[in-house]
Amino acid sequence: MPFTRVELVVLGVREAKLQVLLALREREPDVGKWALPGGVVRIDLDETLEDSAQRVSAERLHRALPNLTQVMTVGARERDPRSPWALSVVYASLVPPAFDPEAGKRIAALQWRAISTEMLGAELAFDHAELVRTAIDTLREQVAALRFPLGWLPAEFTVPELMRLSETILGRALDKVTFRRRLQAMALLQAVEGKMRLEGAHRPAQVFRLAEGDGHAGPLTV
Amino acid sequence: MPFTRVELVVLGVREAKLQVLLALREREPDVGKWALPGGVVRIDLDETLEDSAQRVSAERLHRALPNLTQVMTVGARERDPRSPWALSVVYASLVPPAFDPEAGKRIAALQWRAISTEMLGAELAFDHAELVRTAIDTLREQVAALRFPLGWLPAEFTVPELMRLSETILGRALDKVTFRRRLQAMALLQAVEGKMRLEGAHRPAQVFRLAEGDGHAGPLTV
DNA sequence: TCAATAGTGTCTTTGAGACATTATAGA
DNA sequence: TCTATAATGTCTCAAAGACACTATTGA
Repeated sequence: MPFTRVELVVLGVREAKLQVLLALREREPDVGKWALPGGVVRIDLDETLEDSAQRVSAERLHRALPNLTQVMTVGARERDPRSPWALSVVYASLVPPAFDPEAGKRIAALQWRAISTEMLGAELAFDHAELVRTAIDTLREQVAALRFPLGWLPAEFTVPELMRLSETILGRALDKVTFRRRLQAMALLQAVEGKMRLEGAHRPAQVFRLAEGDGHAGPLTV
Repeated sequence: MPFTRVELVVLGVREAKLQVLLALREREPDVGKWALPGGVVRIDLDETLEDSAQRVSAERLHRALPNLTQVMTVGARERDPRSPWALSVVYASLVPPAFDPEAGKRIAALQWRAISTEMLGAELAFDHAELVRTAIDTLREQVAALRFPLGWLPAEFTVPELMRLSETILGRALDKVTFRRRLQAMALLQAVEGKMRLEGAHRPAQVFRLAEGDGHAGPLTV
């Protein structure tokens, strides 16, 4: 049976940029290189694969991850020097701004790093650059379709806040009329009556929360 | 390390219905039940996960699968009675009408079965109904976006043929003007000059092949 | 000429983008 | 009053759907 791991692509928006959480490797192989936090699937400890991802997150980051999304699974000979044949299930999570993990087991340091072509070019250990790329594609598809990763959203937020976050993730400007129209059409939001948010010398914004029944369309039935 | 398998969701259009290829189990557990063909990942034989899927297909079906698409990975305790903890990577493939596999190793019989809510309800072994459902959702997304699984398409075909297949897969009628307009916009097809296909007492259809450069848009760059 | 399907023309509807306008706060 | 951002009105444009019409075959 292959050496089986989960790898975590923890994404967040910091300083108005989409960033990924990287771990400085403390052990061979690739000591001193930056890699995704990850760990081995423990069939004695984990009930499900997603539990593996959460346990690994607890060990490495001392945090639970909201809204885990399975991105892909890679498996091949000589992917990872620790084993002749390694399989990794990749999970992504978009975490809120306040998410500040502590470096845990086997990790010399943690660092948020802005996504860029150069950063993904050649710096990361193993095949992790490719995993990050795919995770971002998956996240962008979700955000473009207004299927926001729940659990990432704070309980209460304003439309401009949601739009700025979307713009950062998608890497392009959005039109506010269109954005509001689409939100309206999906009946995704519910205004918190009478509650406004002030953020400067200008008109305050209406505060919303997710609508009951979550508004997310289910998959097609057969 | 978990007991690691690949499961194959082989889909085809037969008798104008979307069907899935099921295998009658010859061994415990679930003898006599229908299940997806699948097999164990062999790190001594397989270079990559996709190679595992092709080897399993060769062993079980005596056929190679075109256009393998990874659908999802499931892993949990007590998913599969053969092992305390089982992980399965699910691959889907849409095969051409002429694809007629032979029952191979560990398989008493193979059968094409039309997709239906009842069929997916309770008949299949293990958690395979859920895997089929997800594979179909993935396939439908591809076809709805006109990202046809290549390799499934015969070298030459007509627009009405392509549209009928799409309708069968999506389970709904399509508008032919819209369908042609979208194909045109994607520059997906190339007419085979002067070649027509006759299929009855009516106007013959223009024969097409896939355009050079395949027309499929690449993923976003970071 | 008729039936059947391939292929096109075109009107309507819908959703997205662009851009102007109004609303509401603090300075 | 001025500036900044929230929120809305509305024009335009593009894609999709609806439906009629023409084209081409065999019977």
